[in-house]
Amino acid sequence: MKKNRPKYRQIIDAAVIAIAENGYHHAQVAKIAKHAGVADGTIYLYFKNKEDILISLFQEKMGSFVEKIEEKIEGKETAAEKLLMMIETHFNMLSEDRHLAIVTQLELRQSNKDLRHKINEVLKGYLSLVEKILKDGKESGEFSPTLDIRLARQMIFGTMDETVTTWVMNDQKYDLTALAESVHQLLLNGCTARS
Amino acid sequence: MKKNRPKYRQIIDAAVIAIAENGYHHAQVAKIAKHAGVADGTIYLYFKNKEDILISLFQEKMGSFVEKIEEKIEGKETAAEKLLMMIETHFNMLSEDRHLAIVTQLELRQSNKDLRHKINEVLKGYLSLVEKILKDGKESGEFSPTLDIRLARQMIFGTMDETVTTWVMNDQKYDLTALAESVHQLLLNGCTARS
Amino acid sequence: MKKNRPKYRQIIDAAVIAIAENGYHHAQVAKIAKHAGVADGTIYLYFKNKEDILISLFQEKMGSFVEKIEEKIEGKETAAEKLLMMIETHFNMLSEDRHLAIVTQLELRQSNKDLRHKINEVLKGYLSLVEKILKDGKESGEFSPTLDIRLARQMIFGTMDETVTTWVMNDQKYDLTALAESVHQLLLNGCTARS
Amino acid sequence: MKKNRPKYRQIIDAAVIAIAENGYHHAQVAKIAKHAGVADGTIYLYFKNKEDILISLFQEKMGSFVEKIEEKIEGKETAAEKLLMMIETHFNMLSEDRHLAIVTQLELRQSNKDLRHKINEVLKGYLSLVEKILKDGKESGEFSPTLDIRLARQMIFGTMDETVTTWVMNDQKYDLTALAESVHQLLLNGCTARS
DNA sequence: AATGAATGAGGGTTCATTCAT
DNA sequence: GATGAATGAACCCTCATTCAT
Repeated sequence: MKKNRPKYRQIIDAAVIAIAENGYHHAQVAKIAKHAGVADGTIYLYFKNKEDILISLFQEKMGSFVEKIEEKIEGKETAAEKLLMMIETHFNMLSEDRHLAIVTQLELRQSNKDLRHKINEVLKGYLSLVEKILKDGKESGEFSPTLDIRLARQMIFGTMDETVTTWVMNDQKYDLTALAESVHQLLLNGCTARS
Repeated sequence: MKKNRPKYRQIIDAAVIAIAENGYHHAQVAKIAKHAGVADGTIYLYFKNKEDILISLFQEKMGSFVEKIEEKIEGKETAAEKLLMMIETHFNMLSEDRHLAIVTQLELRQSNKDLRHKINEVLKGYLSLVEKILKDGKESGEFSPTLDIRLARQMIFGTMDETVTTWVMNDQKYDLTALAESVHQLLLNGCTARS
Repeated sequence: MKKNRPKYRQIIDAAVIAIAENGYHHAQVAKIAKHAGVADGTIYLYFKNKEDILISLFQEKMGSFVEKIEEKIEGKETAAEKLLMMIETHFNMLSEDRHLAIVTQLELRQSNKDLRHKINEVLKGYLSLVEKILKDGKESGEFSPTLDIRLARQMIFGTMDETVTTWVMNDQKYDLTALAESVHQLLLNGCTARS
Repeated sequence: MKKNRPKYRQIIDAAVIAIAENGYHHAQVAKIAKHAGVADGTIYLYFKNKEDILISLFQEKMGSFVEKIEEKIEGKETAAEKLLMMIETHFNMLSEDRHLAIVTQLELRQSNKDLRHKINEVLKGYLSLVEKILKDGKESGEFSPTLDIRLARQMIFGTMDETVTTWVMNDQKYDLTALAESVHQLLLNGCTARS
């Protein structure tokens, strides 16, 4: 299996750095190859084409993203706690990998529609996770029984995304993780049933 | 003034269509010119370069966007009503111009970082409007006195954006405007003070 | 006659300045028109095309060049004196019109082969003048009876040209006219019969 | 080293032919590539851009030019003999490469001022060679002790250049090398001390 | 498996010239 | 005669991908 050979990850990590440093459109395959310490042609032994690098990049990174979050929220009792943990973990992981944050929030969005549809496929795993939390909260009575799961998911995801993007566009110069609790409060308010 | 001559708008409208149909990266200047019914060179009598078309496009469309919303919410009393009207108008305007929706939600985001920073400048007008509503609501007591205006604005904007993008990615096959009220309710919940 | 209307010369003088300031390839017709204070289209009422401006420019300037030199050498007795006067006048006229010097020595040579052939046609008047002096000197016994008129003309013209070009390439920062006498002495040596 | 790979010279030789045949401004990179039997993009593996081809062309050709002349005059005793050998070799080498003659005398002069300044840098090697001969001749007493080296160099260079250019403009239809001796006599006269 | 030299398609922009007013 | 808005042909260079070694 190609994915288990060391060069596979080398190339993906090189791609993250190359894109973060040069921008999506200036991250030529040659530059990625140089960063990875392999020849240009070697890239094509591991990936079908350039797009495939990006999709794989997203899959790998988002995969571990979701796994990590799932781990973290496992022990939590309430939906509210799970939501908080998700937001905190999400913010925290991107805070700790500046390059990845730039790539996911800014650069990868410059890809064309096709690629973005594929990226969305990958995102579905994350979205399901969010919807799972919402469903749990609804069932437990924490959230409003009339809560529209899809809309709420869009609110949660859209808010987190906008918050992270704003932070990246401001050159990551403030503490993103510190915002987690406030964002959580806002979103919780949105989902909670009124007395 | 160039902006008042008919070809200026012709070209911008042609750009919207060309980008929506072909995607940002395949909307060649030649295609835009053909759509506008002018020669390639004519484009450069009205715009400095291709990027300038896109920035102008965004300014023109977003400008009338904000104006329209301002008009609409003028008569409204409460912040909640203003918020609802804003969401409805936002959703409605994009519903009525399918091409523009594709361009703003998908294609224009493929532009490079520089262009996106310029687009963000234009967006600030809209963001101010949102913050104005939030401030009003806070002062009138409708919203929580501890509401973080910036975070709330990111929630509102992020949620609307995510909702519209999801709709566009689903080929605009359901009624976006119909979602306005539910989205409003969610966001209002998020902002409102608890008893 | 077009050549007698004021705009004809206006445009030619504008061309000299535009070319000297911007270089041959950046002296667009539009720039020449602006310098001349006329509309782009007006140029084409006086000249067939851009090349025609340049040929006419050369004809006008070189014409008065040759006339002036002819006047100056008329009173001179010996071929040597005529040669000196020619060199002095040549150097002096280009010293006094910095723009024209740049245009004739550097910029106009960037024209294509066709244009240069036409320019050469114009130059023939000057070359005849040189050959006339040489013939006179040969007949009077000042110059060697075996002197090859054509080669001697090429030496004289080539030397003057190289001297002026070197001066222009050095930003005209020394006194060109002061070199006339030394150049004259060199060339005279070349042409004079040995005892 | 790129300069030693065969395609480097292939491309330069192709450029000489393409420029001689089509003129400087119509010698598109595509045409040069076709002549060289390589793909357009290959050009850019060996040269930074089109201008770089031209500068390299001049350097290569002028370099071997100067080397050849240096070799040839090495054995010569007197400055007069060296001068003759230089003129003969200069005329002969351009006679034997019709394309190169067209390119150096006509086409390359159409380049812009920047390129011409770079070409002049390359020419300095040749000019030094001429000045060396002049200095030797002055010291040995062959040339006038009052000879202005720079002016004499301009005469020699200007005369040779004008002679070759006239020959090229006349479609190389007479024997250039046959003129060497007469030109030499003229120039020698110019430099020699009078009794 | 790995290399890296070679490929060649594709597009933004300039500017001489025209022509309706 | 004069205008100047409009035209559209022409070209350098980049970079993802291939394939002989």
